[in-house]
Amino acid sequence: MPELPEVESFRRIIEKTSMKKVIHAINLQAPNMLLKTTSAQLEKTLINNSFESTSRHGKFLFIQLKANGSLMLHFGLSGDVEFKKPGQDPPERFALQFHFEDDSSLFFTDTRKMGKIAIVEGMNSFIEERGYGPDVLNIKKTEFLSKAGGKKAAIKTVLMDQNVIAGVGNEYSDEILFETGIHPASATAALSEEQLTEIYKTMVSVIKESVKGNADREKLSHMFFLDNRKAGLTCPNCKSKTQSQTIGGRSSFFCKKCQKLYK
DNA sequence: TGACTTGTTCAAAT
DNA sequence: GATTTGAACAAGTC
Repeated sequence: MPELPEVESFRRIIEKTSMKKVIHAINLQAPNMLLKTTSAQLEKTLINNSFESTSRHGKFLFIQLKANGSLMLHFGLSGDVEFKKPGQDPPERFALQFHFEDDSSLFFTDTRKMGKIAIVEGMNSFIEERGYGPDVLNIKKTEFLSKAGGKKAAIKTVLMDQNVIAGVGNEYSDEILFETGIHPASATAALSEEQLTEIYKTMVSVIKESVKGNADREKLSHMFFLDNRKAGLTCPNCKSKTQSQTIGGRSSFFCKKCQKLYK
């Protein structure tokens, strides 16, 4: 799933392949993914325009355009980015194609079509308007403690709440809590400041390492719960079986023996 | 065949 | 009123 590290790797692909080229045409195959933008507006804004710079906040990617604001992309559950040189076959299915002056193309693919596309004024105003919390890679310890501490909800739910911190999703939240040794269903308010600090540190290091490894799952295979999302697996620490439970409406995996439940 | 999965939003409940 | 929980969304997998 595209969580922060995946979105960051998409940003790098775009940065490396698609900047400052005039967009000759676009091909929108999934108009229902548009957010407060019409397909006519999208076309009018993008054609003859170009990508000036990229930025990211949590799981949201922004491409500042040479003129008329920024393009916002959200990858939903199955979004991806593919760049094709002139002559290379396009992907079988895609949501949006940017066709550049040199005949290369950038594709935004999304089989489940739950991503979002919009023309926005800029990243900062978009984030502020929607009230998203600071990006995982920018949040300070004190800010995390004051925003998360004292909440009644499960710690996993709080970590995934984009209004608290932007960028952590279901998969990374399980990994962070496994490495911290805290049960995902623990009430946040029941955790001490030391425990929240530990979660904060682990969260930052797990996300940083994944970003560094370009979200490449092979390089991150030592992160036990990232790829092994199943119950009944053998915990690498205590050799007991992993458990699953629905927390905050999302399936969670954990080791009951290594991760203590605080209520 | 149909239950399940995912992130986000919005509505309902506490 | 503020906070928390849950359904809905799309479409593919098992």
